[in-house]
Amino acid sequence: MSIVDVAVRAKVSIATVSRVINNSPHKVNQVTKDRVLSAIRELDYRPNALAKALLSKKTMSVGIIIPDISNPYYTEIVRGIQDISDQYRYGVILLNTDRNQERIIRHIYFLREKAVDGIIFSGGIIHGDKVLSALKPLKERVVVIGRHPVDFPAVVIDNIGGAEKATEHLLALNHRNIGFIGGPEKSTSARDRLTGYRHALTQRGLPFDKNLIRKGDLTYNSGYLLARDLLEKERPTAIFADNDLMALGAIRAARESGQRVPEDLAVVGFDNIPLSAYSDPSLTTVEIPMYQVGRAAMEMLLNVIDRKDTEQFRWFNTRLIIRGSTGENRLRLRNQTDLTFPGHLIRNGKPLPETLNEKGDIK
Amino acid sequence: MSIVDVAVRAKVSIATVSRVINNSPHKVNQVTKDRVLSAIRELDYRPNALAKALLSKKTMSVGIIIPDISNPYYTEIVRGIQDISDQYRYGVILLNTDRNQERIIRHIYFLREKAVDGIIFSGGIIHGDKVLSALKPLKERVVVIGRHPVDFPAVVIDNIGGAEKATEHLLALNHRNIGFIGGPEKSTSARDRLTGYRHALTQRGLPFDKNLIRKGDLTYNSGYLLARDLLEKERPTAIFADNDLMALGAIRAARESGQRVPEDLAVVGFDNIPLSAYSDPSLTTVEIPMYQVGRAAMEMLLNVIDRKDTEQFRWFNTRLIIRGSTGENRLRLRNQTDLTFPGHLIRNGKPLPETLNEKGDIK
DNA sequence: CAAGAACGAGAAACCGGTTTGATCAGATTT
DNA sequence: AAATCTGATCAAACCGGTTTCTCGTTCTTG
Repeated sequence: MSIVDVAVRAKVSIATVSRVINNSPHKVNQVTKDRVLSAIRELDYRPNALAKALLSKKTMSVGIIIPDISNPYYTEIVRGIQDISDQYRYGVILLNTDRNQERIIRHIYFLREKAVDGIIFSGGIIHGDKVLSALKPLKERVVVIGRHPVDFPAVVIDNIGGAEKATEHLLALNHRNIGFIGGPEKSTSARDRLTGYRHALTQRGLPFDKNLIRKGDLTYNSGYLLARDLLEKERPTAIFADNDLMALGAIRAARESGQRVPEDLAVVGFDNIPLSAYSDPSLTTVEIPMYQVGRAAMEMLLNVIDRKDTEQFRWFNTRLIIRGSTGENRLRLRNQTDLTFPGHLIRNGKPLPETLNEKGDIK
Repeated sequence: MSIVDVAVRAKVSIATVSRVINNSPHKVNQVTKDRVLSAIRELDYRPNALAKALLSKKTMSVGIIIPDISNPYYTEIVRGIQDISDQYRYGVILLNTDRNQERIIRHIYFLREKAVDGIIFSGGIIHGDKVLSALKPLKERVVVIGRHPVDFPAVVIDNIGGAEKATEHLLALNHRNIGFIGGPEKSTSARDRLTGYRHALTQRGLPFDKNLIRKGDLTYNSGYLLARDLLEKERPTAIFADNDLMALGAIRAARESGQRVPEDLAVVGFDNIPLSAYSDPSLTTVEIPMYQVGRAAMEMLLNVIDRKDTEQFRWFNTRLIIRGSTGENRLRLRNQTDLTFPGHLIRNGKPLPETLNEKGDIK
C-alpha cells in the first residue's frame, strides 16, 4: 500500500498525489484533487513516515533518556513531555538507563541511528568523554534537565533554595542537631541540596558539622542504612534527606531504634513523590513541579529544533510542603481538603461531579 | 555523514561497506574489511536506521498504547515491556490515550505511519468499528493486555479469581454486608471483578444484593463519592473497591463520616499500587504482577513479529496482600521486613550492603 | 492572430541504505 | 592453451516518498 497504488487508482502521477497530500503551493486542478482524495480514502492510505523522513530530515520524533520510568519522579516529567509532544504530533522514544553509563551511551547511539529530531536528557550524570562525544553530533538538538557540566540548554530546579527552605523549617522548630543524608558526590543536584542545607545553617550563624553528613545512593535502603549509622553515632533530633525515599528509609531506621517520628526525630524529604503524602507519618518534603519541568523541557526542545531563539536556562522553584513527619498534627490530615494527589489524579480528574443519579453512579 | 563518506574514505564501493557492517555471507577480503572498519571508526559512523528500515521493512520499534503513563499501574507494565525490548534492541514509542477514543485512533494511525513492527495495546477499551478498522492493517502484529472483544493474542489477568479472594477474605472476617464500588460497565476487567465478588457470595450461599453495588470511573474522586453515598444509604461494614485509588477515596469518605478504618469499616482495594503499602492505614489489596505482565506482552509480541507460534493467551494470577485496612494490627508494620516497595526499588536495589566505610558512606 | 503568461501534470533526481547481477583478475581444470 | 571456476569488487535497482525541472495546453493580450 504505497503512493503508487493511490496514483494508479486516481490515474495520476505520484507527484500529483504527493502535492495533494501536502497541499503544496504547486497548483492541482480541483477535479484531479478530488479524484486523488477519494482514492486515498478508499485505500485508507497513509504516507510512510520513514520515507518522508529520509528526504526531509525530520522524523517528528524525539528521544527521552531517563534513569527509570517506574520511578514516579520521572513519570511526571515524561507525562509533561508527552502532553506537549502529542500536541505537536511528535513521537517519543523512551529509554531507561538505570544510571548505567554504558547504557546511556548505547541509547544515545540508538537515537542517533533513529535520526530523532532531538533528545531530552534527564537524570543520570553526563560525565566522561564517551557520553559527551556521543552527544556531540547531536549538538544543537539536546535539552537537559538538571545542572550538568555541559552547555546544552537546560531546565534547572532550584535545589539550593529548596534545601534552604527545608532546613530553615527544621531550624524554626528549634532543631539544632540536624543530620543530612545525601546522594552521590557526583550528582550536581545532590551537591546543591547539601549547599542549601549549609547556607541555611550559616545564615543563622550556626556551625556546619560534617560529622552530621552522610552520603549514599538515593535508595530506600541507602537512607535506612545511613540513618541507622547517624542515629547511633550522632543522636540528631532531625534529619534532612536528599529525597523522599531516603527519608522514608530514615523513618524506618528511627522506628527500629525505638524513636518516634516526629516526637523524637523530625524528618524532611525532597521531591514530593506520591507516596510521601500517604506514608505514616506523612512526609514533610520539598515539592518540585516535575510535570511543568517536563513541559518546559519539551517546549525548549521544540524551539531548539526549529532554530528559534531560546533562553539557555529555565528555572523552576520548589515549595515546602509541611506534613506529619515534622510534627504537623496528625489529625489535621483528616480534614485536609487539599491533599496533594498524584499528578494523574489531578490532571485527569473531571471537576467534582455535584450530583449522583438514582443508581448512585456519577453522571 | 553517510555510507558514501565511509566508502570514499576506505576507497571502496558502498556495497562493500554495507557488507562489512552487516557481515554478510558475501565474502570481503580481510584487508579491505580492515580498511572499512577503521574508516567507520574514524568517522564515528552509524548507519541510518530509517534508510535501513525502508528497504528491510523492519523498523526495530514497537508502539505501546496506554491510558496514562503517570498512573503507577501502567508504569510497571511499561517497565516490563522496556526491559525486554531493550534486550532485543527494539525502540519503544509510548502513547497516552487518557481513555479518549479519538486519541486511540489517532495514535494507531500514527504508529502505522511510523511503520512500527508491532503494537501493545493496554487499558482503555477497544470498542467501535473505527478502532478496529484502524488496527486491521496491523493484524498479526498486535498484542493486547486484558480481555477485549477482539481476537488478538492477549495477556490476561485473573480478575475474577482476585476479586473472589478479596471478598472471601472479608467474609472470613465475618462481614456480611459488603459494599462494592466498581468501574465502568464497559470495562471487562471491572465486570470480571464484580463477577468474582458475586461468585464468592454465591459460594457461601449468601444473597447478592444489588443495592450494595455502585459504579464509577476508577478515580479517587469517584471512589470517594460512591462510598459516601453507599455508607449513608446502606451502612455496609466493609467495602471492596475496584482499584486502590477508589479504595483510598472510600477510606476518606469513611473518615469524613466519622467511621474508623478498619474498626468500623473494612476496605479492600485492587492493583497494589505503591501508595497502598504506605497509606494510613495501609491498604489490603489484590496484587497484579504488572511488571511480569509487561514482560510477557513484549515477549509475545516478539514471537508474533517473528511469526513464531505463540499461545493466544497468557494468564497471570493475582495475590491477596493483607494489610491494615482490613484489621491487620498496625504495629506489625513496624517490624515487618518484607514491605512491598515500588518495583523500581526492588529491581534497582543492589543487595543490601553489609558494611559502611569510615565516612559512613555505603561502599 | 501571434506571442507570452498561466496552468496543470509528469519525468526524474534524490534521501541512505541493501541486495542482485555483472565484471574481472587470477587460480584450477581439461 | 582454452575453458571453467573462484574470490573480490562494483554498478545499479530498489524501498516510498518530495521536489525540481520540463513540457504541453489553454488563456491573455497587444
